[in-house]
Amino acid sequence: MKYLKTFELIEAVVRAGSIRKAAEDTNLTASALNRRIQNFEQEFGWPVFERLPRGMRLNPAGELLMQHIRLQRTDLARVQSQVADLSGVRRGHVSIACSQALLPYFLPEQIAIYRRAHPGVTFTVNVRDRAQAEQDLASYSSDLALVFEPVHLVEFEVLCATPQAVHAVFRRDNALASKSTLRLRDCLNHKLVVPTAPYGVRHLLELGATRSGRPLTPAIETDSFDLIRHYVTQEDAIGFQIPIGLSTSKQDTIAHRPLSARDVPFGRLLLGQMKGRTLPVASSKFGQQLVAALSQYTQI
Amino acid sequence: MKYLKTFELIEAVVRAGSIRKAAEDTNLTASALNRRIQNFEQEFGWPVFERLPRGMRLNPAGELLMQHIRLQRTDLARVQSQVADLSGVRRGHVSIACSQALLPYFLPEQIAIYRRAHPGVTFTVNVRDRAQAEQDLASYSSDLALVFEPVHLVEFEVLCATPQAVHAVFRRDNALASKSTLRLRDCLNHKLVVPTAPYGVRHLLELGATRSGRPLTPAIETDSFDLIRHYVTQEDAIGFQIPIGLSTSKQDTIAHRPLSARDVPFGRLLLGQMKGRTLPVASSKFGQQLVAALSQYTQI
DNA sequence: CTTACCGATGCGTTTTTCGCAACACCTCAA
DNA sequence: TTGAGGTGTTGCGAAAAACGCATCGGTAAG
Repeated sequence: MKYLKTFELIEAVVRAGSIRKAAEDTNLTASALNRRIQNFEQEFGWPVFERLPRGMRLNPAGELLMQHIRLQRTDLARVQSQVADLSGVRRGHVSIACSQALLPYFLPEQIAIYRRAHPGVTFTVNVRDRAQAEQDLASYSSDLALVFEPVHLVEFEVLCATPQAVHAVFRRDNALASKSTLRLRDCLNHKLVVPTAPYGVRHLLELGATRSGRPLTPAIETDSFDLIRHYVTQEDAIGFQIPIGLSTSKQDTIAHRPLSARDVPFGRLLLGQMKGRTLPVASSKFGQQLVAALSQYTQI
Repeated sequence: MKYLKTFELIEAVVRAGSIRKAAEDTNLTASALNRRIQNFEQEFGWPVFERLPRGMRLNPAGELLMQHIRLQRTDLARVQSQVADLSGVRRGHVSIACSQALLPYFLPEQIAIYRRAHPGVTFTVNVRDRAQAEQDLASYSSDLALVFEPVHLVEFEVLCATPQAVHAVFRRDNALASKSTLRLRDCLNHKLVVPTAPYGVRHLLELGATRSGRPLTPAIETDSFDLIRHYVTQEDAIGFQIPIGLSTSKQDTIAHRPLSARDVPFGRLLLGQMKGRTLPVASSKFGQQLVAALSQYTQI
């Protein structure tokens, strides 16, 4: 889009930090770029950059302007997406920020289903913790976020909330596999592989441990859910994870069983978007598909 | 703003209905204007107008584009307003759609108060009925709406709701002036001057009349609140209006008394904005002032 | 059929933008 | 203190984009 070339140039200057560097990135001369910035500032009414000896930096007015630029661009994408939709061709792009737990099974399957129906739609999947995911929504760099609760941002509009019990994960030959539901006290005697503090599963486990009066003493802490799943095949340990990130296959070498709700409360898996924003058609439709899939998926 | 000149041209074509007419309005040649439209459509990816033998008309894609254009423009205004605010100069523009009742006393006073503090802020006041006011908000042609309930649009975000009893209006020498509160039956024997059907006051009166089992037989129906106020000075009749549109001066030639809530229910005066929209600073601040003024004004 | 109005297009002209070079300024290090 | 390397800024000629004029093809009403 040529008419918002000026905005792209401003963004390039913000990224590069100086006009001369941005000029190289944009295949322009520093003088031409400089003049466009100056002309824009005059039209806009106020300077947007502060001139430092080492380059350019946004001033407060520029920060406000950047919000406008991002909104303007995403809204244009929404319009083009809607137009593409009403002309019959479902094209577009979906960007989603999500927790690790969705990566192994849930999201790949859902994306594949969607793309079988609409091959023209492309996807961006960003692994983010909850705070980052919310920030992604606020800056319009992701359309949807799928994270474990709680969320803090008031701008987060919940599209769907699926209860998820914390599951214990262990080798199939472990004695615990004989039970259908586990008590927390059954697990605390084993070697434990748990997520690090920022994660919701860890938070729920700590809650349960405190309630039972016994401390949680993990053998391994990690921020990789993948490592949790795989480590229990190496040593006879117990990991913890939510079921949506676990295989339902009986043939698997690892088994998982839910922890009793009497010990560890349920968490909720939240699908959300930026409050009040109208999503592009592809993102909106994919969100609806996720809501449908998740409501079927109330697996506890 | 030069970089959105293309949008202005598109709007001009929409208004004029043909390129040649729009070319005159915009001081351009038909050929130049035509080429700009064609270039934009190519960049946008789809045609925006349908070419008719008698001119141009927006196609569905164009309608969607117009939403984007309006949003983009108002959001830019918001940013400029916020920038003006943080640079100390409170400038900007407030556009408000409101009911007739606010025109004689309330709004002039409130606007004058605001402009004494911020002379750089200009105002647009549009008289609208409720449906039109809601449409104004939705199309971003007004920032605020101040109307008598009920509202229907889900996009209407209520900032403030002030209860308002229906008041009877009559000449000061009328016998009814001796009472502090009137019953509906006291009024129905007189000649009545009432608003036409779309107005909230009429609706409340009809409710009360139906409840009392006596029909409402107006001598004069009008959509002008001004005429109601002035007519009762000519003939010994009773008009009806909400108190915010009436003078509180005791010297006035007309008097007004509230109808008992047992007969005619209260209505609510609603201050609202488009849901989820961040208003320009001036409009936001003026809205806050109105909320403060209205909450003091709970006059029944 | 004539007339009037519409959008589209080829072409020469005008306006805008760009690239080059030079300038003024600041920072850091020798 | 001085020079090297970085920055934004500006004058001027060249390149590119936008424009105006004249004209064409097509539809609709008188």
